[in-house]
Amino acid sequence: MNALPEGCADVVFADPPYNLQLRRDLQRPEGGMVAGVSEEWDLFDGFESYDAFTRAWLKAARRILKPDGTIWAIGSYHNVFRVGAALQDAGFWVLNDIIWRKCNPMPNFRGTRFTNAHETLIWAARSERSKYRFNYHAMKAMNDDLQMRSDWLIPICGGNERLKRRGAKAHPTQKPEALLYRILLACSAPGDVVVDPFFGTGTTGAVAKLLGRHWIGIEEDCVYAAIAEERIAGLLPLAGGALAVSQGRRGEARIPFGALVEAGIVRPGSMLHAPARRGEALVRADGTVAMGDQCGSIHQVGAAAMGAATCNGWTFWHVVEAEQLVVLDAKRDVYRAMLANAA
Amino acid sequence: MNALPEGCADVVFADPPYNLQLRRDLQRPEGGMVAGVSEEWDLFDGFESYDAFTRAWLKAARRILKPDGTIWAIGSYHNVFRVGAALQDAGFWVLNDIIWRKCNPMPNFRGTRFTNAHETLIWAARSERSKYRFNYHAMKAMNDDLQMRSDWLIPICGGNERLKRRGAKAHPTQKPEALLYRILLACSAPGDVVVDPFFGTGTTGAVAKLLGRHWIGIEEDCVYAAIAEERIAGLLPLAGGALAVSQGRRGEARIPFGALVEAGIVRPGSMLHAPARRGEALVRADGTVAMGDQCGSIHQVGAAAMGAATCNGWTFWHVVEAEQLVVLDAKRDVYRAMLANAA
DNA sequence: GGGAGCCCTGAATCCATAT
DNA sequence: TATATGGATTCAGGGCTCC
Repeated sequence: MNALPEGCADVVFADPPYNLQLRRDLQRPEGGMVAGVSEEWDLFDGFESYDAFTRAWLKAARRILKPDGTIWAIGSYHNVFRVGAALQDAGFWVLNDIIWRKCNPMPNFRGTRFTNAHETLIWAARSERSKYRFNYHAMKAMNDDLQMRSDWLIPICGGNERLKRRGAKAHPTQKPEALLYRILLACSAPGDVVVDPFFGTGTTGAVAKLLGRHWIGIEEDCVYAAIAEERIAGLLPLAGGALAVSQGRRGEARIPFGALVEAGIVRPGSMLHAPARRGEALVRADGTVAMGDQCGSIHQVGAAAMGAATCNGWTFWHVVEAEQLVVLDAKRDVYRAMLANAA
Repeated sequence: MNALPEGCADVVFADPPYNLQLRRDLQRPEGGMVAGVSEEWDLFDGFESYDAFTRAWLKAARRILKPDGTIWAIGSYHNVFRVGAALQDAGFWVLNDIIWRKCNPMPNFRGTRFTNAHETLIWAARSERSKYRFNYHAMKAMNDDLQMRSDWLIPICGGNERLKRRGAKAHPTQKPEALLYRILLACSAPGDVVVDPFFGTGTTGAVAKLLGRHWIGIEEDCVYAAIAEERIAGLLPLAGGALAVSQGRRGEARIPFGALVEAGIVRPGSMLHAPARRGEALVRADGTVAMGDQCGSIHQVGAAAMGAATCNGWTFWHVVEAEQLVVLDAKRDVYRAMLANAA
């Protein structure tokens, strides 16, 4: 990066090593092994060594950024606090932290933590005084005329998009093009220069070329670099007015019964009633219900009460309200309305 | 916090000041050329001062945590990188970063950035070696039998839940009870001690009391403290049965396979069958099994049959009953029921 | 051709206890 | 403290085969 001229970049996108610290191999419940990140480039002696590395590349990135340029950095809880703090210390001005929510993350196979279902991006201007570019209306249009939020739902990179070499993934941490697409559309213009100091297999370059942005990629691994060159060479940029976007919003959110309990709409300790006095069930703190020995979800216990294989607990169970039975599904509507309106 | 005894807390929940306004007020430039330098210096100084504050309360929190205790800290992009890095530097071991997604965030009125629609929580154990509590099954049950993810959709605190004083909100950053409900349900048990060093109007205490946890709140503002006391005094804890949450098998007594053989539930000389006809094994009198040359526990021989490093023999092997395959784990349940009836 | 079902895989700090 | 062993634990999506 130090070979580039000062102030040459409109945007820097950086996907640095995450400094993962895996203790041992991880086995899937069905017997297979998880292919983790064991590459040498992700090995550091400790936080001090990682921090020094981070400060060095941030300093170089800041030098090549135009005064009004912005930087993106992506990370996980292993490294993102170090990167974020170093970025602030270096004089960058944080504009947003963006959550990449994965709709299909790897589960937590051992049941020891919450499923790690997101990664964090930091978007920052070169300085507090930067007049940075934010294509507000493009983002709003892309989000069905609602302001684009700081949490983005995007699938992980797989299928045909995932680059392979001899049947195996070419790079352990290839990012989805949709992620870079939204980033470059948000904060750059056609003709801008985008620099990626951890180019890998070139997702940033591929999307930049597609969107008519110039790109510079830096990659020390020559195998990755060769794959990236080949990948990008085979692409054509979009024609002038073809930047069609508009991504529909997802369907109605699934509501777990536990969310109603948590929100106090159905209280733990209260009773659910089956129609025609066919039984009642105690609501427990975690959103399960208990009827005699039976204990489980509203659907499972409902099925047991009906003597059926399956049951829709939302329409089966009722709560008492003002001496009337009210079907649970009505309470779900209340919760949905709360999600939509409450303030 | 330093007045509390060492190792008294199972959980610490901390909602520290976010450092939002302070810097701007402190760094009015006096004039001319000095402004730029002065700003950068003040910027650095602002972070330094905030970091020192953060290190101090984290150190105090670590002292009062039990060795297996965990800490939660919540923040936004203004401060969370500082808090996260300081937390790691202090020896805490990050378990998850959790994204509180707000379904009703404040819009970005000037259209200059992405709508800031989330806050970040960090969940960390006191040390890497801590045997921390995570109520995996309760979280899974609460989420309709899917693993709880690291992104949580919860409304901001409003409506009747929002505490008011003379028509205005009593506290500028009151957290929703649903957030604390999920946190305390995830990582504590009834009777545990929860400490909140930035108690505010007492959301942590209110939910702790509801869920049958002991709580200690620290608040320097006596108006907030008075509001919190009044608020919590008016609450009733949930009754015992409602506090029960779903448990997994981890807590249950271990049953050796030999006990089933001994009890006649599985007969010596009978065969165990692997799924998809991947092999069968002979049950021997001492509770070991044999498959060809392989001989050992149900787990060891199962692993050999799978070609895997390890195997849960209880869920791998099946017995034939009425011309149906029945998983061995069901037989263990039969034995457990036998034990329970005998007692 | 279509649908059901099986297999594979993804940035993962992923066990507890007795000896 | 290191080693051995019991045994708990997974979601979504794409690609493929097979009927």
